[in-house]
Amino acid sequence: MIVKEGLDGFGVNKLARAAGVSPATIYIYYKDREDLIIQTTIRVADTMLRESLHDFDPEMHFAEGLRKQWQNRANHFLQHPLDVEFIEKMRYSHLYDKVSGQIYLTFKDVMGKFVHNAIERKELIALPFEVYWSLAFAPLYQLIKFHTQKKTFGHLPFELTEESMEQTLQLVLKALKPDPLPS
Amino acid sequence: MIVKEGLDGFGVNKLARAAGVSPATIYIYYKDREDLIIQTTIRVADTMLRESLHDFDPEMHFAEGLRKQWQNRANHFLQHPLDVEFIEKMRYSHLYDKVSGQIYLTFKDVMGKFVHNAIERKELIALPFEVYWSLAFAPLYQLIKFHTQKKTFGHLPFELTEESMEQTLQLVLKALKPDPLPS
DNA sequence: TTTAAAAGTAAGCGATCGCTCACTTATCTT
DNA sequence: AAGATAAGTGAGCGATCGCTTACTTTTAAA
Repeated sequence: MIVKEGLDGFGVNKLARAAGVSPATIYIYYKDREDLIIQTTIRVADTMLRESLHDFDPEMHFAEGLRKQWQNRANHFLQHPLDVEFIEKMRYSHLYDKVSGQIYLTFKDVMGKFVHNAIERKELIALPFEVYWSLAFAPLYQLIKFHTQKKTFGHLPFELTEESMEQTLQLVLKALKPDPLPS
Repeated sequence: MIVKEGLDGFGVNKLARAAGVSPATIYIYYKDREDLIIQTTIRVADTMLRESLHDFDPEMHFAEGLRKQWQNRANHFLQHPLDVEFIEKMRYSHLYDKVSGQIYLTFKDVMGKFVHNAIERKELIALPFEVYWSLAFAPLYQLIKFHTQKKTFGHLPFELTEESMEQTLQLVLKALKPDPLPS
């Protein structure tokens, strides 16, 4: 409902009707409307982050590890597009402050270790974490957004193919790889 | 109001009260609530896109032109942070379909020309427009988002400095620049 | 089989929603 | 100055909002 009609189109009464239960039932499980939204967001985001680390190990080589994460994220998107759209919406809602603190806990550790290892092994240039993140993942999420919007920048709607993803990843890796020292 | 309380916290009565006018007055200028939001979004987005092209020319060298656009966008953000937050919110709202078509018209031409020129001059590798866009701008917008959220990935909140922006831009340019042919 | 806790419900509260109508005030034309 | 048009208003409509209360049904332990 939130993906289709937005947060302002989402109401507790409406949800109860759609679910075929009484509004009062909802308040057995959630304190109020906001609690429902926040708890749902946390649940979905947790699943997504856990899946993004599937078969991932912070000891992996950088290129290999980053590709794995891109694949995990892309796969999750293809299998649960609604979840991804939901989280993206929530990320830009005024409620996001109240969830962001709760969802990155274990995730931050693993990612931090991965980046730290990669820098130590000279597979990744030393960067502030935010700069790294902006380069390493923002392009992928933008591609996904183009795909869901099917906005036509060219004459054809964009599709997130294996090919365009790999192409973009290669360029990201090029940006993040240390320059070989002139010998 | 929308930035602070979200689309679902925004009401016509509330707005009228805050503005010190009668609700009926608002309906002189806008057909309904949705029309108000959409028209406002278009107006703000138009201003932003126009400013992003300030002192820009599609004939510029690629690195120079992209830096100019990053600077314009960053400056606009520093001077009108609320506008930027507003647009970001709207970009992820269910109403965005109804505005996206209307705001990229002239912008698309100029940007298309710029990219086309850069590719012809071998200052930029040949890419689908969406891939280019994802690499060229998504990292900047992610940095801006980190800045506004002041989410602490490290021990200190992130700030969008001239330095971190230039660093990120350099890496983006490295990704997008053709490899020199081995001679 | 009794009983008490848990789960669920219908009905509806007060508040607010988007929006309109009958009307008044300001502005402009001639 | 008179009349026409535009701009703005206060009051409030019906609908829906988030949420609660008094009550019934289901579940499960004793």
